[in-house]
This record gives sequence, structure tokens and C-alpha cells, in this order.
Amino acid sequence: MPTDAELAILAVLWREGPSTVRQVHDALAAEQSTAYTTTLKLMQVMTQKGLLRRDTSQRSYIFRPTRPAARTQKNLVKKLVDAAFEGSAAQLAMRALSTKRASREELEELETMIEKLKAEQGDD
Amino acid sequence: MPTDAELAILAVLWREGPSTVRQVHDALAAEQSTAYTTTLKLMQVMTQKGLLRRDTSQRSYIFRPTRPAARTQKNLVKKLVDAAFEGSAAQLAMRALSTKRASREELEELETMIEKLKAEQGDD
DNA sequence: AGACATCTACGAAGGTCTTCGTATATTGAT
DNA sequence: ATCAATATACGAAGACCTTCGTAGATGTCT
Repeated sequence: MPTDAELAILAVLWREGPSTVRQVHDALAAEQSTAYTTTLKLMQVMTQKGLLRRDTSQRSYIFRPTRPAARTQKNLVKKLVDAAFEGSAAQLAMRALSTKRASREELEELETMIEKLKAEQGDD
Repeated sequence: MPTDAELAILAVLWREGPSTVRQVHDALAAEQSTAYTTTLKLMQVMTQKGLLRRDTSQRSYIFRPTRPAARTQKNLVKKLVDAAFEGSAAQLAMRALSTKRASREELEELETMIEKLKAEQGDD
């Protein structure tokens, strides 16, 4: 389970694909301002923890997440649902939608998914 | 922003209402097994941080959350949406629904909410 | 070759969180 | 009044995270 700082790095890698420390650091620089070696150290620790893998065939190593984004997101969501929403995913979903505006397209995509879920369980 | 251990305590208070340290500790005991003084200390720290308020008129103080659950949940959700879902609440919602099963009633409640959101924004 | 930039490795400081033991006060029962 | 149970207060240890400086290796440019 990644920490906050680790998640910020994962988010960059999810968005930009496999990257060097320099690339990740520059991407983070927009928001954070930390020393380059801080990002490096974090990514070294993450590699040791098994969160990242790296290709060392180049002088600047290229890092990628070990697990797919969906899997990590799933774990994070499950943790939050259990910790703060009594295990109810729907309650979390409603709180999320009331917190941040979603576009019409996203809302419709979500509706489609709900219909599908209803159809799956509705066989009784 | 509560830590994990703090959130576990808040969850008990949300569920059970204002409680003593003993009551919170016993409720947590089902899952965790820590010393009573650990729960006490956490709740003292939370009071100092402003997360809890306490009524000291009884020998056993009675604690309650300072902020409504909805507000804390909102902050937690926003943080996760920004950190792991590129700011998209709908994406988080979909991930949540695919992670944990929701009942038909909850799904329909969610749909109703989505319809309302669509109606609100559809005035263009 | 020599100067300079850039990379990785790593140790250690400083902060925050969690945990628990101990001290002290209060209540209740015998 | 004494003993046992239970309450709060608090200090400090231990774990984990984040941060950065320094060192050494590798590449680049003139």
C-alpha cells in the first residue's frame, strides 16, 4: 500500500508511462518542490518494496509500476470504503459525486455501468 | 485530516454516537487489540487537534466528533480523487462499484442522484 | 586529458504516529 | 478506612516517512 508521497510518483507513472527519475521529478516539480535526490530515494525505496520495477540497461534507469493502476486504485478504494463508509461502495460513490463535478459523459458512463450491475444481480 | 488510527475512532463515533473512551475501545477491540491507554491517548491527541470535543462533566468523559461525518468523508474522498484518479469523481465511483457489490436499492439511489446531477448541469 | 554535468547509492536527521507503562485521582464495595 | 477497579494525564520508546547532503561512478564537451 503506497504512502502519499509514493502515490504521487505512481500517479505520474500511470499518466506518463515508464519514466526516469528525472522525468518523474520534473513532473512533480509543478506541484511540489523537493530536491532531486528526494525523488530518487523514494523511487529506490519503492523499488525495494516491490512497488516499482526498473530497467537498468540504460545509464538513467527506467521505472514502471509493478502492479497495474486499476489494482492499486482498487485497494485504495476498498480501504477507504471500509474505513469511512461502513463498507458501502455506493455511499462512497455518492459522496464523491457530490464533492466534485463530473461531466455529462462520465455520468452517463457511470449510469451504463450501474444498469449492467443491476442486470447481473437482478436474476431472481 | 485524520490518520488511519484516528479514522477508526471517528468511524465508531459516527456509528454509535457520543461515547466514552471505554466504549470506543471496546468497539475497536473486535478488530484491533491494543491497550486501553492507546485508545485513550489517541483520543486525547484528537481532542487537542480539534477533531473531537469532550464533555467532562461526568467522571468518564463523553467524546463526539467536532465535524459532521459528511465533511470528513468529503475531504477524504477529494484527497483520493486528486491523488489517484486525476481528479475524476466518476472514475473513482466506477472503481468503487466494481470493487464492492452494492445492493439494488443503493444502486437505484445512486441512479436517482445521477439523474439529478444531469438535470442540474443540462441547462445549456 | 581535464572540467563539468548528471547519474545512482546511501546514511542520517527530523517529523509524525502509534503504542504502552507508570503515576495520580476518583469511585464503590466490604 | 482500606482495597480494588477504573478514570485521566503524560512521558518516552519504537516504527515509519520524508528530506537532503555527500560520495562515487559515468558520460560529455572542449
